[in-house]
Amino acid sequence: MYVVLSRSSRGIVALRLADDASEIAPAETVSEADLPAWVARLERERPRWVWDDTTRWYPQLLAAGVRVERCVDLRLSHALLRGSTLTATSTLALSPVGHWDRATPLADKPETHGALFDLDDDPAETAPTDPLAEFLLQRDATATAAEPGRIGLLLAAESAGALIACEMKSAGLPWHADVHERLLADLLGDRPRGLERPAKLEELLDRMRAILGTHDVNPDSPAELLKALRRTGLQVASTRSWELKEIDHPVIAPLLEYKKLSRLQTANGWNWLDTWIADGRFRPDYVPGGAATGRWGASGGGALQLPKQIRGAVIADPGWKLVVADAAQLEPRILTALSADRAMAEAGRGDLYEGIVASGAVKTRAEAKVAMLGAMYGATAGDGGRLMPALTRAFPRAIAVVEAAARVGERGDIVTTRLGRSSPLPGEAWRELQESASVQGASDALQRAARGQSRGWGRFTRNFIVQGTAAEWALCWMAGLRGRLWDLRGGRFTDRPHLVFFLHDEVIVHTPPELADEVVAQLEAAASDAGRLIFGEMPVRFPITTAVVDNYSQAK
DNA sequence: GGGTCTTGCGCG
DNA sequence: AAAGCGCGCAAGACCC
Repeated sequence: MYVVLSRSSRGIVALRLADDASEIAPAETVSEADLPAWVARLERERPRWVWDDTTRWYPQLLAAGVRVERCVDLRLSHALLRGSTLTATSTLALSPVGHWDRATPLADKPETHGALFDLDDDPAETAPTDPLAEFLLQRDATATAAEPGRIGLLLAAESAGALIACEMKSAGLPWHADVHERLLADLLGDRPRGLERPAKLEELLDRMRAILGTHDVNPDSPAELLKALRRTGLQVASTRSWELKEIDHPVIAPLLEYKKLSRLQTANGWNWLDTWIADGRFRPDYVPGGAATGRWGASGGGALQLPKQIRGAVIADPGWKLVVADAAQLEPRILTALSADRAMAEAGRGDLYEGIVASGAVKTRAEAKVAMLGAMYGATAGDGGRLMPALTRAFPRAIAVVEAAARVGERGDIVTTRLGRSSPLPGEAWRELQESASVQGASDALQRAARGQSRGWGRFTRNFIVQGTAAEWALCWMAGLRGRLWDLRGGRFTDRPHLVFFLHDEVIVHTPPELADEVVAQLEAAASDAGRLIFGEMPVRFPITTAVVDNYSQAK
């Protein structure tokens, strides 16, 4: 059963549909206040809730203690179906851009009344905002796809991700502000009063000034710092840390330390604590599908960039544990499965990089890693580029897949992940440059620029198929895990083991300690499920590493 | 004074 | 090991 929800001036309209989308009963109207109880009652029949945007419905349900098993997020699904090459000839994909094509969550838009059949403010918009009409269009697009199972799985996984994103924000990542403050004090010194620097930074700055023999240099200004370094006779093109590391000069050590600590202070210092931690929880907005490749984005507090330095402040509640799990060498394994490269699958029976060494392609594990990253990112120079021929000889099928994806991008075409997420087309400026460089008599400089731009888009599409399919694996892993965790015991959502963090190929589960071993088993089971769901019976393993810990910094 | 671009760096 | 992919954020630079 499906239940399509929409808001109207009279309240919430709920329409029950059978699995073939035929209407079961006339629409019902429910008040906002009654919605959570009404949803909880109907949830026993395990419907799939159909709504315009999960962020507009689910947070208030969670706040009322109501968790749902599954949904269709029409906005996210629409974006996938609109762009996918698997549904390119569908009515949905051929219809004009409209209400369902906005990139940002619909919640960002002020509430309109009579939303069921309302047209958007933009008079050019003719597509209906009616969720039932949109849902039927989406079903049609899926059913008429060449392989409905692929795109269907992707839509289900994306919608499950939308539920998980809301649940993780609702539960929050357990965060000890006092521990965080102690970490800051150890590294930076006491919290400064006004705008002055913390003691440790001031000390480092004094040392740098003494060495440089100047007082008027602002180390936080790259331009000023660059000038000061050049006055001292250092040949540098920028003030990037990796470039400074190559230089032998007494000012470099304190400067690099200053940069590191200054970064901590500005990105995750006291201001960050004041802004983002409340009630012992960090609650960023997770943005499913935030990156073109299908990876999630996040906003508020830089949730996907938590530096290792402060992960010790992520601490399980008293009487609880954190289970930290990550997929080992996920992207190369995804490439193995995408290409059905048996030699690489063989190398991946254990540690993939050791396996590549054992195959004889490269000499060391470090080389294997650089070579694989180079293959997936499109390295042209350095060790990554240098190792490519050997890697290509050992694993021709795998390398052929990424090379083919690069060629597609270089000519401005679209690539598609395993489940059907398609890459965007390059923009107008890209095409204009390609065209202007292809006319008779175009200058060498213009042709070089066009070639560089073309290769750049090729690197994007090369990586897109791997990163995007890895994101699909991660979504399937998490969606399966979510159901498995729910089944581990009864009670409210946050009384059971539950997800509290997700970072591309890594998750954190907050769990009562007596269930930690069971959580580990479910993490592993969900990982093998994900591989089978996406790739079928293929001899590619997706091992995960797990750690049961009290705080995040104890993992890895 | 405010808005946008650039630089640099954190994460995967 | 090298500077190849995807992001978000803060501060300074730059422009009006």
